[in-house]
Amino acid sequence: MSNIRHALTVKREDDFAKWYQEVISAADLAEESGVRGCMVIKPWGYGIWERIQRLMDDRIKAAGVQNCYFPLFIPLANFTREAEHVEGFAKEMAVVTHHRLISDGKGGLIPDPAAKLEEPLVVRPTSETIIGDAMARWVQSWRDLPLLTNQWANVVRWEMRTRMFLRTSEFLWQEGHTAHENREDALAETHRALEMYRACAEDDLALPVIAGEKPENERFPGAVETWSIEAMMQDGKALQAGTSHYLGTNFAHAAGIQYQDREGSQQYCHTTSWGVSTRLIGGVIMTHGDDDGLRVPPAIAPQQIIIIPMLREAPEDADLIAYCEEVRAMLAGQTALGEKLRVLLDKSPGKAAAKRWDWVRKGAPVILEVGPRDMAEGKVAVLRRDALWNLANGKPAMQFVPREEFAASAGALLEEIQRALFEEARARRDANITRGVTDWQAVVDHFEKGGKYPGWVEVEWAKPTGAALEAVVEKLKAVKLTIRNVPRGGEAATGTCIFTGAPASERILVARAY
RNA sequence: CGGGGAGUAGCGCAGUCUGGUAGCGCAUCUGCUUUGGGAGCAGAGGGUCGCAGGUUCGAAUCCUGUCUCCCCGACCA
Repeated sequence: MSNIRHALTVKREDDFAKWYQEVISAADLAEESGVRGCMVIKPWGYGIWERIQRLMDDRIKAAGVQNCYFPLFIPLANFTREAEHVEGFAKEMAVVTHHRLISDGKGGLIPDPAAKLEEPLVVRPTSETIIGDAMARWVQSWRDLPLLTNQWANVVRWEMRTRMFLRTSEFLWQEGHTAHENREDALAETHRALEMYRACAEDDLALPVIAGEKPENERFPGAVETWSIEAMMQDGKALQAGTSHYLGTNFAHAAGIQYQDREGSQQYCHTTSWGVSTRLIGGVIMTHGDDDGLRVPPAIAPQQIIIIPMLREAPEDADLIAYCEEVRAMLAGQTALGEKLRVLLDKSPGKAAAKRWDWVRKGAPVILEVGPRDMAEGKVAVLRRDALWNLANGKPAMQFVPREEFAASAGALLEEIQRALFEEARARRDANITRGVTDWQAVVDHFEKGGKYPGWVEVEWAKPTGAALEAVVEKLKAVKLTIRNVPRGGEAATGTCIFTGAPASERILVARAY
């Protein structure tokens, strides 16, 4: 076992943070840009994002939500209309104050004092306020509701500490914004979006998640309710992978989103917003990555099957490539997970072995190697990325199978890999949630002495509010813990609050988080 | 934003203390040999030493400023 020569230099168990960074560079997902907190997303990483976009966008549209595009710049005044919202975002906003540069006389450029904007423009950190303006124009009557919009966009939040994909100053996301007649309809939409995220995370990204409501202190600024899906990373930490907010009439009041109801009186809309971002890719890395690099679930892999001919810069190469083209043609008619297979014939120059390891690090689900002998025997050498090693001999677990046989089962193989990645992650997640802890000191001990990756703990609490909640948050913070959410559909509480001793009302998940 | 570390070839690093014209490994290119699984030997190419000032006959090296990254904190829908 220990004689395996892994494709990465850092192992997860040795330095998880360093491992994470090595996966990103070794899998060619993204790189530093030289701009504070911003990354360059490279073709393989962006290809994964495009797959996520495609699958999520299909789900969004299937719910009757229509895509729009709103401005990158938001007038500063928009933010002052909703008190909690501006307080939540004020500290991390990038602001445009000038529209022209002039020479500083020393060969450099400075903002032209004469070109100062009357009203500064904020680079959107989220778009509730400007989409609210549009909603106010678009909604007149109850017949205009529900108004269901979404946009795919970039947003900027000036975070103090950034990490590739997990927290970048600029990131890509989708933000759904909807307006409804009443609380019930808006809450239904909030939960529809949450369920959509759960399904996309689990079925497409193979990320097992727990959907639930955020406690009051973790709510989106300006929201009445915030719901999330939480995923467990391989180091046991939690990652908030998507959020869905019920905003009540807070933003409707701020932007004047009103409609005339069936009785002829003016009513404020109840609105929602929900989003997922490129952070999902960070979740995929930390859930499915291993000591050989990334493992991309087939549903979101830009290429699912890589065919690598063992070229020798000799005349026989042409025959080998022709053979590989035939294999590709045989796969062209196949489907997996409801879509045509995505197959790449990698004819790029270079040694086959080097190319194989590049694709292993990138995490292509299936790698086919085809040499002259395989061709003579009508076979292909199949390497499954999710089961890379033959533990008996420490070598890659290649299987030599007739090409017809492989082609006939390729779709099923990819579906099997998709399922296997999910099941592996789910089993790990379930094994690392500790339940039934009723004593606060036991929780502290669990995280302080419970090993390297303590995972999550489920406890019961009395859902304190105000100052009592603040005290709980401080208590948790002292041991670097956070409340993740109150799992949706969880069992009822039966005991006492672990923090206050009062009769408990809910079960919550407590964990360290990204 | 506070504390610590770092920035030298595509990647990983040495050289900086003690100033004297740029070095190693991997990768790349060429040639030969080899080749059913991450090849060997020989040779070659590639760097305004993060950026901007300053000190000096001379700066990767000393001084000042600044940008970016990493770690720990604070912050974080």
